[in-house]
Amino acid sequence: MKRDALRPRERILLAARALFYREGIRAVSVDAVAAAAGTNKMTLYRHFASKDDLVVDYLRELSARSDGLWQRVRSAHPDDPQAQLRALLRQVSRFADELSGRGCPLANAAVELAEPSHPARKVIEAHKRRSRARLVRLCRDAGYARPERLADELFLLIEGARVSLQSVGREGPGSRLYALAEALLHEAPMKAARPGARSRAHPAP
Amino acid sequence: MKRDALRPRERILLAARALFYREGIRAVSVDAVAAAAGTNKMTLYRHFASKDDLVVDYLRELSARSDGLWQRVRSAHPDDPQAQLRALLRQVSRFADELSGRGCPLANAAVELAEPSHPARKVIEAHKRRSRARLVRLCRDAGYARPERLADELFLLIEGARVSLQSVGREGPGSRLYALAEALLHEAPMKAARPGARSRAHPAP
DNA sequence: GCGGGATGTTACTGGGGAGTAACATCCATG
DNA sequence: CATGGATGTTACTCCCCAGTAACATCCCGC
Repeated sequence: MKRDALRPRERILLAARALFYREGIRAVSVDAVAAAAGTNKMTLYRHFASKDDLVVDYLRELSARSDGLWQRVRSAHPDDPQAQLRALLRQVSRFADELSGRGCPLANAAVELAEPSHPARKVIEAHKRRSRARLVRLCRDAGYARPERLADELFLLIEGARVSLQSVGREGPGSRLYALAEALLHEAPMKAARPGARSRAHPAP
Repeated sequence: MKRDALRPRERILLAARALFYREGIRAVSVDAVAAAAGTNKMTLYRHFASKDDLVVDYLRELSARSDGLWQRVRSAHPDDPQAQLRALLRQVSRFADELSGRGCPLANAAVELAEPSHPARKVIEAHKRRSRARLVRLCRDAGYARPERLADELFLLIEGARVSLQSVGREGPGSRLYALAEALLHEAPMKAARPGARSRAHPAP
């Protein structure tokens, strides 16, 4: 069933991920994606009804990969939301710093596909909402006094770092994401300590 | 000399600003810009050597408008960097919240024009560097103990808010920019107080 | 009024990209 | 080995877009 270790559909999605991310969605033709996948346009259109369809699947896959990251972080530090939060920030900032500085592919897609009716928008919106909700929950579980506010700060810091890497590059504030986020965590007040919860700076009065 | 209150070049730049911002640069044809400007492609090409040229001028103009905002803020609160900082944040967050939620046009352009050699990249990079440097200076003048760190936090918060408005919309953390930034300012430690400088929370020990 | 520079109009070229049709080929399964 | 579904190949249509050419028109300053 698999001639080339991977079936065309998977190779196409792989190529789309590389090209759409690095060069932008509108800048990459369907032909280019098919060629990079070692196949051709015809086969591509047998698996995806249109370019928009391919884009939607490309974004869905990215969203799923992000889910996987969250899950790995969770299972790497079970019952330790503080460690989960740190690990997550470490991953995100490392990811943001290496991957050719092209920021978040979902956010980039939102910039490129401005039409409100574009099918990709639903995927992007759902993903970002979920990310934020997870962040809030994680901050709450980690025992912070104002989880929504802290989560929003972190969320904007992360989004800002990823987008600003594309304009100011590595020398800009984007590459300092982890240090900045860590400082915020360190200084954020915790909820009134319960037995078993480790207290931190600025304990509630 | 002016038939229509504005000469074609100005009308074209005006139309470009509206269209490129709202729909994206790659999504808008030169024809569409010319038509929206009440003129035609031929006249457009008599004023701009190419679409890339028009894009560069479009971005330059935006950068200049931003300079104007900084200047207005400065002269509205002379010798009061604290007030300048607040006014700036208020302007930016208000701007971010209304203008159709399409974020920062310079940052968007960086997403759309990924090729490192694109002439627009220089304009974008220079603009963002200048913005950050001005923020650092303003934070320093306002008497904060760690101006670079505070400025980077604010910078990423702003960039994050603008980009996230495009994916999560008004209900997301982007619309809370001013409150979040203000809280950061309120809690940031000041430098050792000099006579005349107003002391704030977390004074140096 | 008249000349000339700026602007408008039309039509064109060249190129590329989305999507499709018809046919050839492969290859696993029976 | 035969068959059928998946894949490859080629060539095509349609459309849009960047950029240009040639000519018509306007309108300001003289």
